[in-house]
Amino acid sequence: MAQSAAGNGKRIRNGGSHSGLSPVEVALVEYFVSLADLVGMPKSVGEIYGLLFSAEVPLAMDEIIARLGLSKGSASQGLRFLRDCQAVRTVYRAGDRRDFYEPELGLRNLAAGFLREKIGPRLDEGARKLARLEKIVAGETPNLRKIHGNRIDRIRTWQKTGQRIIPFALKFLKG
Amino acid sequence: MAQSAAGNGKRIRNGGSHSGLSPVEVALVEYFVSLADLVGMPKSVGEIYGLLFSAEVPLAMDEIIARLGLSKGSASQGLRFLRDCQAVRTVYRAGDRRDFYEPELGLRNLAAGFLREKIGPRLDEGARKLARLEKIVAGETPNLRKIHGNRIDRIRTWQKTGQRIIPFALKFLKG
DNA sequence: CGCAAAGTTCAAAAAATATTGAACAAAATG
DNA sequence: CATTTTGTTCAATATTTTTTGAACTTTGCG
Repeated sequence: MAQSAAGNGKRIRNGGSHSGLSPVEVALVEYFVSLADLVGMPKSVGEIYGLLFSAEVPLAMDEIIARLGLSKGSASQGLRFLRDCQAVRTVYRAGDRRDFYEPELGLRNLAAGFLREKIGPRLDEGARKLARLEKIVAGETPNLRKIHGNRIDRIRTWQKTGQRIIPFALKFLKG
Repeated sequence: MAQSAAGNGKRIRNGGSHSGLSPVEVALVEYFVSLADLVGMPKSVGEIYGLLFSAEVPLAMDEIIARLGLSKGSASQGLRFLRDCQAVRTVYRAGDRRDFYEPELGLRNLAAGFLREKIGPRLDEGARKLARLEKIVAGETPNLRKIHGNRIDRIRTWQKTGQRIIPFALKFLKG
């Protein structure tokens, strides 16, 4: 079985939730779990990425399930999300039907994927909401229109600044 | 009563959840609710900021409660958070014991407060976790230390980049 | 001081979110 | 093409987060 090839460090085999992980793996998984929480992703996504990050070789889904002790469903969904963000890549192994996963390590690529998948759609939704807002204001009396237009201009300025900052920040990452 | 002075636009008085708000106010509140959600804050915080943003005059907590239909508890906690972030300011009104609130409109200040209150503590926690991780790795055999040290260096690089990007981004906002 | 208005706190309830696992689908194997 | 392995989906469940509201504290006022 391929699993044994992935071993690094001595394992803990206790009744806890991270049984089968070495202390370093536990600490790395914890690190990424708190990072996942920071950016509003489920714990399981952080666990999976953390495990892949600490592994020396690509891992298959069933190995991830076994080592983290999570369900098939969570693993499948978590890996899908990470794939969508290009935070992990699949690696093919001759003579093994399973997909093996390895982590993307470049901060720029990680950030770009996250922005595209998680932030982008929200900004689009915000832009739509703003457009609707402008329509409502346009239908008001000139008096009210003046008052509300002011506030809406403010938001539009924010939106523009935000849009300018994102590609800029991405260029900054890695360089 | 001060409440009537805050009026702008015609009101909707239906059985819905935003009764007492004009269409523009409803749309603005919705906008900020989705923004709040994007940055991982409770809906009520978005509602409160949205209402203050759309109001022409500072509002007191009981007015906010009445117009948004939320509880004292939520209003109190939400306002506290917004105050902590300096996303709202209190304004004093002669002959009225209540605190009146007005929104901060500068994107830079809003972002700075949010980073300080919400992001900063998390980054500190991340730094502590990383330090713990380094300690664990330092206690390993030279062989393992080399393998794991590599991954940890990677995170440290990320952390440094992140720390550099924040003040930079803040300078970018408004200028 | 004693009272009333304003605001806070926090345990319990409600709402939102994540996880599970069994049923399902797809794909390789023999 | 039947079988087995791999992976997905989604309704039910568990967990976490948010909201509520009643009890409490604080503050200003006569």
